[in-house]
Amino acid sequence: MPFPEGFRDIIRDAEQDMSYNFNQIEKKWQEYWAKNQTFKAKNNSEKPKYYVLDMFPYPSGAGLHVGHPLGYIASDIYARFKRHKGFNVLHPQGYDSFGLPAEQYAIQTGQHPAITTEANIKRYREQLDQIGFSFDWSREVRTSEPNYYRWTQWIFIQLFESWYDFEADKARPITELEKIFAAEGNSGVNAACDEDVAEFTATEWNGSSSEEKQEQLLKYRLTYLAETEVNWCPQLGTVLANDEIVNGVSERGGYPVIRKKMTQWSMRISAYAERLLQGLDKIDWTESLKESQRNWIGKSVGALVEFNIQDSEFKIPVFTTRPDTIYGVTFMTLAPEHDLVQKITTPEHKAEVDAYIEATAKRSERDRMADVKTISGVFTGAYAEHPFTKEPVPIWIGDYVLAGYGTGAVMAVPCGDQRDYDFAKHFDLPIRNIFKDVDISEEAYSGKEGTVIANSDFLNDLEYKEALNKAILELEKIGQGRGKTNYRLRDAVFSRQRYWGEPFPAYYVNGLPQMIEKEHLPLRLPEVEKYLPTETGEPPLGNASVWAWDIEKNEVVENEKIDHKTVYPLELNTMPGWAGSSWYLFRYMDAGNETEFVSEEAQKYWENVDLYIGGSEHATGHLLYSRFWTKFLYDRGMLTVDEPFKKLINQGMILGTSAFVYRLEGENKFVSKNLSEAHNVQPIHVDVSLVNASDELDIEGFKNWRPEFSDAEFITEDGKYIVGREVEKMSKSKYNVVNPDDICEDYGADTLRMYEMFLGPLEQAKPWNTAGITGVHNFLKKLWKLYHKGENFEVSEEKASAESLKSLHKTIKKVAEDIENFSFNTSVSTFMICVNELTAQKCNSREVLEPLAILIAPYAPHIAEELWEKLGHDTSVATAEYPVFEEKYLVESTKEYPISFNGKMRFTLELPMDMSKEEIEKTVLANEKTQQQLNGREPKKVIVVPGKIVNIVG
RNA sequence: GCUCGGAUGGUGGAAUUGGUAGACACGUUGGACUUAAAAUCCAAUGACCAGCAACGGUCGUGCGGGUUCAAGUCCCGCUCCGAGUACCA
Repeated sequence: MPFPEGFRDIIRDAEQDMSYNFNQIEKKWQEYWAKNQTFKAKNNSEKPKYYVLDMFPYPSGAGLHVGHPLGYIASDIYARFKRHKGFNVLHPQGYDSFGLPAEQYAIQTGQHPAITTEANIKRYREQLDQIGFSFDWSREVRTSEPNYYRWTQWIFIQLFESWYDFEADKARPITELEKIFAAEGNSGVNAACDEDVAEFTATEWNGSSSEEKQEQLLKYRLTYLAETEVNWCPQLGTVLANDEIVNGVSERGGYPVIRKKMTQWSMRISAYAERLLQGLDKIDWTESLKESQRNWIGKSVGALVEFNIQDSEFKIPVFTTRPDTIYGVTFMTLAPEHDLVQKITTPEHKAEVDAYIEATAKRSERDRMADVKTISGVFTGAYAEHPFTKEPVPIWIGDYVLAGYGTGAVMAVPCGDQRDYDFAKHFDLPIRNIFKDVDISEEAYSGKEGTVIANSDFLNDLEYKEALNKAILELEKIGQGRGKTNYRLRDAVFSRQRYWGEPFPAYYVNGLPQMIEKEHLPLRLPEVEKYLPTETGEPPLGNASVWAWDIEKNEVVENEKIDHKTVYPLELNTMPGWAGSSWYLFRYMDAGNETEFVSEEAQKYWENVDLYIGGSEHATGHLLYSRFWTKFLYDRGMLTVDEPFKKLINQGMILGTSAFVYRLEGENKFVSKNLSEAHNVQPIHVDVSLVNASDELDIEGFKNWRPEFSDAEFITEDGKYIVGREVEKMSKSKYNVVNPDDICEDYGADTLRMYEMFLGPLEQAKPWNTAGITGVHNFLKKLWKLYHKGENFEVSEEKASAESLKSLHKTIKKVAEDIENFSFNTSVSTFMICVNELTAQKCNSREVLEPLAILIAPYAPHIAEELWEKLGHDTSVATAEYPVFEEKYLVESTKEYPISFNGKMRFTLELPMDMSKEEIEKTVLANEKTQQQLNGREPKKVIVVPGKIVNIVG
C-alpha cells in the first residue's frame, strides 16, 4: 500500500468512529453466507436456470493480485443480479490444479506437488472468500483430485473407443466400425483416420489376427498413438512447445533443442474441423475471438492435383486453392522433409540435395518462419509432368514449403503467388503469365474476382470462378485431381513427459495400448522418488517402482511383476493441462456424482454455460478443446448440447503502475524524477508500497527495503523524492503488485468490488491505481449515511418525494440495462449520481432506501445485507426480488431545450413537453436571447425536434 | 504482411437511434471545521481571449477531407498505439 507505516491504523481508527465498519460487516456476512449456504444451487427448481461460470484458476504460489478477481467480480454481479431476477443460478468455482509450477517446485525441493497445490488452494480460497463471491462451494472441483480425474480418464477411454464417421458426420462407437470391417472391409468407410491406411476387404479383415486388427483400429480411434515430430530437449527431458524455444535453445535453461520423432498420444480434433467452424455461428462470442478460432481452423477450399513424375512410378499430390492457374505452373516445390525427395532425386543432384536437407534440419521451424526473406532451395534433377500439357515441370525443394501443411508440396505458379514468384526470380525459372491484361513484370498477381484467364487452353477467357470449377472438372476427367477442402487445424498432441498430470488409463500388450476397464478407475498417480526424467530419457513416471497393471487383480502392482502375461507396463506419459479443463463445466452440474461424470438429469437441467468470463489468452487452446470434447460427448449421447459456452466475455487485463527511482550512474545516489533529465541516470523499479498517492517516495522505507540502499543518498525536490511511473503488466519482478487482501483490509471488499468495476469497461485493459479508490469508498460511506442519523439507523416510513422516486427509478432503469450490457463501470457512476441526489434531497424514506439496498446488492453485497437487515428483514438480500422500474416516475412535464445557432448551443429554455413544433418555434424566436444572438439577422431555417433540440440557421 | 481492437481534459473514463462533448470519479486549487493532522463538508477546475464583475467570445474528441440544420458518433483517405496471427500454397 502506498502509505507509510502506521497510516493504516489511523485510517482504521477514524473508521471506528464512523458507523460504517466494513471490516466487521463483511466478516459477519461472509460467515452468514457460509453458514446458511445462501448460494447453494439446486439441481431442480420452478425457476428458470442460469449458469454463470468463470475460467477456473491455476492456484499458483504467488496468490491473487488485484487483476485476477476482475472477471470474478463481474460474473458475481451478474450471477447475483440473475438471482434477484428470479433465476435459479449456478455459479461454481474450482481449481485447474495440475500444472507445471508445482512440478518445477517439486523438482527443486522434493516437495510433493500435491502438498504445494493444497497449500496454494488454501491461500486462494482465503483470498476469494474475502471478496465476498457468491460461489456455490459445495460443487468445487479440482482437476488433480482422483475423484475428478477418474472422469477425465473415463472420457479419454470414450475417445479411444470411438471413431469419426463423415457420412453420419459424428463420432460412433468403435465396435460399430469393427462390424463394418467384418462385413464389407474399409473401402466404403468415410472416416477420419491416419493417412497411411491401406484398403482391405472383409475377408482380409476377418482373416487377420487380433493384433493386426487392433493396429488397424488405432488408425481410426479419436485418440490414437502416432509418431509425431516434436521439439525435444534432452537436458530437460521433455518436449517443448514452439514458444518455449528461443533462438534454437530452450527458454528455460538455454539447452539445445532437437527435432525428434516420438510416439505420442494424439487427439483427432481435425475430424471436427468443419463442425467447430460452423458452430461459431450459433454462439454469442466476440467477433475477434471467433475470428481467432476461424484462423486457427484455417479452412481453405481448393483442389488436390496429382502430378506424375517422369520416368518414375511416384506421383506428387499437391493442394492448391487456385486450380484455375494450373497452366501457370512452371515448376514444383517440395518441403525438404517430403518423403519423395530421397526417392526422386537424381544421382548428380544427390549431394546438393542432402546438404540442403541437413542445413534446413538444423534450423528450428520457428527460425524458418522468422526468416522469410532469404530464398533458398535446390533442384532435385527430377521432372514432373504437367497434367494437361504433359510438359516437363522441374521439381525443386525449398524450405518455404512447409511439410506440415497440405501435402507438403506445391505446384508453383509464379505469376499468381508472390512466394513462387520470388523463388522463380531468384533461381531464374520461367514465369508464365496466364492472366488476361495483367502486368506481372514487377510482382505476382493474386487477385481473384474479375480476373480473366489466358494462355490456358480450355480455360481461356473464363473468369476466376468459372475457370476454377472447369479446371477441377477436367482434372477429375483425367483422374488427376478433385475438389478438396483443407484445414490448417492439426490433430493435437496429448502426451506430456511430466509427472503432475492425469495418468493415461492405458497399459501395453506387445506394444499395443489397452485401456483399463472403467470400473477400476481412477488410475492414481504413482509415488516417485524424483520428478525428473529417468536416466534413460523416460518421463518421470518411469521412476515409479509400482507402475504396472495386473489384468487379473485389476490393480497397479510392482514393476518387477511385469511378465507380459497378466502384468503389463503402464503408460509413462501424462495428459496435458487442457485435459481437465475441457469438460469441467459439466462436472459442476453434478460434482459429487460417484457413478457418472454428470448425471443425465443434472446435465439436461443445466444444459451448458449461459455466461462464461475469462481471459482471451485461451482463444485457441482451452476454448477450442472444450468445444471439441463437448461435441464428441454430444455425438456419443452423453450430453444434450454440442457447445459448452453460449456467451463468452473476455475481461481485459489490469495492469500495474510501476514506480521508478533514478540512480546516478555508478553511484548510490538517487535523483528525484523531475531533476533526473539533467543527469545520466539508471531507472530502477521500486516497490509500489513505498510510494504514496502523490508519487512521493517513503525514503526511510526505501532504505530499509533492500540492504544495498541502506546508505543511499537522495537529491530531492522541495524535500520530496518524486518517483517516475509507468504502466506495465502486474508482476512480482516489477514490484508493482497490489494485493486484494490489503485493499479489503483498508477499504473493504465492497469498495474493492466496486472500484474494480469503476476502473473502466470490463473488456478493456486498464491500469490499476489505488489512489482513485477513495472516490468509491466515499460513495459507500455516503450510501451508509442515507440510512443513518448520526450513529443511529433511521429511515422514515413516510411517502418519498416525487423527486426521490424519480432518482430511484432512473437508477433502476439504467443499472439493470447496464448489467445486461456488461457495462458495469457506468452503473457504478449511476449509483454515485443516485446517492448524491438522494443526499441532496435529504431523502431517508424506506420507499426509496429499501429498493436501493437491493439494487446495490450485486455490487456491494456486504453493506447491502447489513442495511437490509437493519431495514427489518430476517432473510438475505440476495434472494430479494429486483425492484421493478416504473416509467411513470420519470415522466416530465417540461424539457430544458438546448437552443443552438448554426449547430452551436447558446442557451437553454425550459418549455412544456407537450408544446407543438410550431409553438416551440414561435416561443424560441420571440425570446429576447434569440434576438440577441441573431443580432438583426433573419433566420434562414429553424429546426425543431420536439423533446430534443432547437437549431436556428442564419 | 494480414486480422481485430483503440485514440476524448492533468488522470481513469461518460455520451441510446447523429441532437447541450467532458457525466461520474481521481488529482489539483481555494475555503469551512481542527492546536494540528486525518476524516467530513462547500466551491472552482478542457484550453485560450476579454473583463472590476455580470453577461460573453474563439478553439476543442489522433490527422486531412466529405455528408448533414447538426458529427466523438456516418462516409472517404491517412497517422500512431495495442492485441492476436503468420512462408497456409
